[in-house]
Amino acid sequence: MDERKKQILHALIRDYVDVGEPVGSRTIAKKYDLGVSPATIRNEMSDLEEMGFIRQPHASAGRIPSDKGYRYYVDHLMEPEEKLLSEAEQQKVSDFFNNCAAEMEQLFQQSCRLLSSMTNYTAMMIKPRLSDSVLERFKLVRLNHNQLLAIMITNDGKIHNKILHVAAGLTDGKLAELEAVLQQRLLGLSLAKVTDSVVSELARHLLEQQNLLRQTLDLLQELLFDYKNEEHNSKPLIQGMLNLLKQPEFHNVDTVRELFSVLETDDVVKELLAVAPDKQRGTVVYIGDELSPQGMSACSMVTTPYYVNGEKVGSIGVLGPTRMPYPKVIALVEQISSEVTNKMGGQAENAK
Amino acid sequence: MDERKKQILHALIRDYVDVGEPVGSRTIAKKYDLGVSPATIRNEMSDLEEMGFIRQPHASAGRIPSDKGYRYYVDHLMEPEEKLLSEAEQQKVSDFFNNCAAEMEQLFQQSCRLLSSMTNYTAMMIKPRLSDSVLERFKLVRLNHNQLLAIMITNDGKIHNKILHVAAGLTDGKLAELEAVLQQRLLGLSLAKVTDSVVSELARHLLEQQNLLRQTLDLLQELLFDYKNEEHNSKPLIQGMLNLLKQPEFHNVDTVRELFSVLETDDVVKELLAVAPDKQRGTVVYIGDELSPQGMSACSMVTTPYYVNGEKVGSIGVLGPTRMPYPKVIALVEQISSEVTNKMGGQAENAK
DNA sequence: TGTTAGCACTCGACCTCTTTGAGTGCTAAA
DNA sequence: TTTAGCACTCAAAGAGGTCGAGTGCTAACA
Repeated sequence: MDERKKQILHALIRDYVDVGEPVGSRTIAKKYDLGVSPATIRNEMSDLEEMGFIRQPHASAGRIPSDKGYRYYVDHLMEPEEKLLSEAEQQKVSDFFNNCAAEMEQLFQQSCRLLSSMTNYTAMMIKPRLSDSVLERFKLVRLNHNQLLAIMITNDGKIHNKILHVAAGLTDGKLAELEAVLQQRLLGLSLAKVTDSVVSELARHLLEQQNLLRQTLDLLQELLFDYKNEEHNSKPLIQGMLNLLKQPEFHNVDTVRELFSVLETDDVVKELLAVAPDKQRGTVVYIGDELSPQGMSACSMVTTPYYVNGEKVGSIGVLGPTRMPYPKVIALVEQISSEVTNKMGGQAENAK
Repeated sequence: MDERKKQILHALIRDYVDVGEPVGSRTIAKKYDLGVSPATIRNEMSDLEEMGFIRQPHASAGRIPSDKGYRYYVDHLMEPEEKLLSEAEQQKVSDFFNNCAAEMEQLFQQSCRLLSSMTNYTAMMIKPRLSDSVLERFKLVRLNHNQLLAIMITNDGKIHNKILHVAAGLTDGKLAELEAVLQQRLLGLSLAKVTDSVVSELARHLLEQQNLLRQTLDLLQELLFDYKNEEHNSKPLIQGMLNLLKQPEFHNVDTVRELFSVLETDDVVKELLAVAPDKQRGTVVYIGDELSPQGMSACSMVTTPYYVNGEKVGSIGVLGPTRMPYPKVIALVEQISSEVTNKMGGQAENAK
C-alpha cells in the first residue's frame, strides 16, 4: 500500500461520500490533483480493487469503497482536521447544552435528538443502568394500617416508589426501627450491590434482632426485583429513524422495512451499543457487515461511551449508511458524549 | 341512489378492499351475481362515477372507490354481519385481556400493540388525562432540614413525587399541620380541579391560620405545575408504524416519509384522537381527506373512546390505508376499547 | 324504457431495440 | 513507469410495438 494508493483511496472515499455516485478515474484526476493522469489512476484503482478496498457496482461504472476500504480509511487515512466541527456546529452543541433540561430523562432524549438532527442519521443511546446508581435515601411511609410506601432516591436524582402490603401487626415503632436498619445497611450501595445475598443477610439480622416478620423481607425482595430486571430502563433510546429515509440507500421500501424491524427489536441495538464500551476504550466504528445482524449490512454505526466518575455508564451512537462522513460523525458523537458526561458529572455532584 | 347502484357499490368496495386492484364491470358481474350483464353494470358505474362515489385511476382501468364512496359504504352499506369477528379473533382478544398486565401503563402499551398486530395497521391511543385522575393520598415527607418529598397518589394507582426545597424554619409540627390542611382541602379533587384558584384560596387560608410561609405556596404551585402541563403523559402511544410499510399503498418512500413525519409530530395525532370523543358519541371514522393534515389523504382512521365511570377519558384507534376492511377494523377497535374500559373500571375499583 | 351484445377505442404494463455516455482495460509509445 | 489512444462494456434512458383489461357508444332486443 504505497503513498499514491492511499491518496487515491482517500480521494475516492471523500468524493463518494460527498456525491454518492461511483467515482471514475477522470473525476479523481480532475478534482484532486495528484499530478498523474487518469490512466495511471486507473491502474492504481485496478490494484486497489484487487486488494479489496474498492469495487465496481458494474463493469462500466466508476468505483465505490468496499467495507474494507472504509475500514482502512477510518483506521489509517482520516486526518485530524477532517474531524473538526464547523463554527456553527460547535455553537449549536454548546448552546444546546447550556440551555438543556436539568432532568436526566429529558437530557438523554434531547441529546439523542440533537445528535440525530445534526448528523441527519439515526441516533441511539443506552441510558445508565439503574443498577449502577447508588441508593442515597431510603424511606418507609405508612399509608394506612396495611399499606406502606417505600421510597428510594438514587444519586441520579430519580425517585423510585413502591406500595408494599404489610401485616397489620407492624407498629409505628417497629416501622421506624426497620427503616433505620435498612438505611444503615443499604445507603451508599449501588442497586446492583444490594444483591440477594445482602438482602438475605439483612433478613437474618432483622429476624434475630428486630423480631420482624419474614414477610417484610419478601416485600423488600419484591421491591428490589424491579430494579434488577430494569426492563423499562434498559430500553435504548432511538431518535430520528425517519432521517434514514432521506438517504438514497434506503429508497427501497423492503430494505427499510427490514432495517426498521431490526431496530424495533431493542435487544439488537442494545447489544451493539453495550458491547462497544467493554471491548475497547473510546469510540468504536462498525462498518457494514461488521454489524452482525442481518439487514444492516448497508449501515455503519459510530458509538462512544459516556462516563460518570470515570466509569462507563452508557453509550451513545449514530446509525447511518456506510457511505457516511465518518470524521464529522465521529467528532459529533464524541462531542455530544463528552457534553453528556459533563452534565451527568455535574448533576451527580449536585445531588450529593 | 337506487338499490342496484348500492349493490354495485357495495360489491365494488368489497372486491377492491380484498384484492387491491381496480375492479371492472366483468369482475363484478362474475363474482357477485346481480343478475345483470357487465354492460348494465358499466352504465351504472358510469353513473356512480358521475355522482362521485367511484373513480378511474386511468381511462382504461377498472373503478376504485373514492373517499365519498367509502363514506357512503361506512354510513349506509356496511351490514352488521360484516362486523363480526372470527372465532379465533374473539378468542385472541379475550385471552389477551385475561392474562394482561395489571399495571396501567403496560396495559395501554400492550392493548395498542394487540390492536396493531390484529389489524396489521398502526394503532394509536391517548392515555387518560392525568388531570382527570383524582387525588387519593397526599403526603409530605421530610428528607432533611431543607428538603421535602411531596407524594401524591391518584386513583389510577399512580404515584407522583416531587422534591421541594423549603425554608429552614419549618418545624416538624408545622409540617404536620400543613400536611393535614392540604389533605383536607385537596383529597378527592381531580388534579384538574386543583386549579390555581383553589391553590390561592388555600394560600390565604394558610397564611392567616397557620402562619406559614408564602414560599410553601409557591412550592405547591410548582408541584402541581407539571401535572397541568402533563407533557409526558399526553404523548399518544403509537404502535406498529412498520405495518403500514406492508401495504402496497405505501411502497413509495416519499409517501412514507411524509406520513411518518406527520405521525412524529404528536400534536396531530393527539388532536385526531382527542377531537373524536367530544364531537360525537362512540366510534368515529375519518376517511381520506377528512384527515385534515397533509400527507395523510391516503389514510383512514377509526377511533373510539374508552370510559371510566361512564366518562370518556381517552381514545384508541387505528390508522390504515383508505382501502381497509372497515367493518372488521371497527369491530376490533370497539372490542378492544370496551375491554380496556372494563379493565380500567376494575382497576379503579381495586385502587380505592 | 331498460337491458344487452358487439365493437371500436384507450391506455398502462411490458417487451425489445437502439442510442448515449461514462468508464474501464489494454496496448504501444514516450 | 507513465501516458495517450482506442476499443469495449454496460446501465440508463428513450422509442416503438404488442397485449389485454376495461371502457363508452351504438344498435338491437324485450
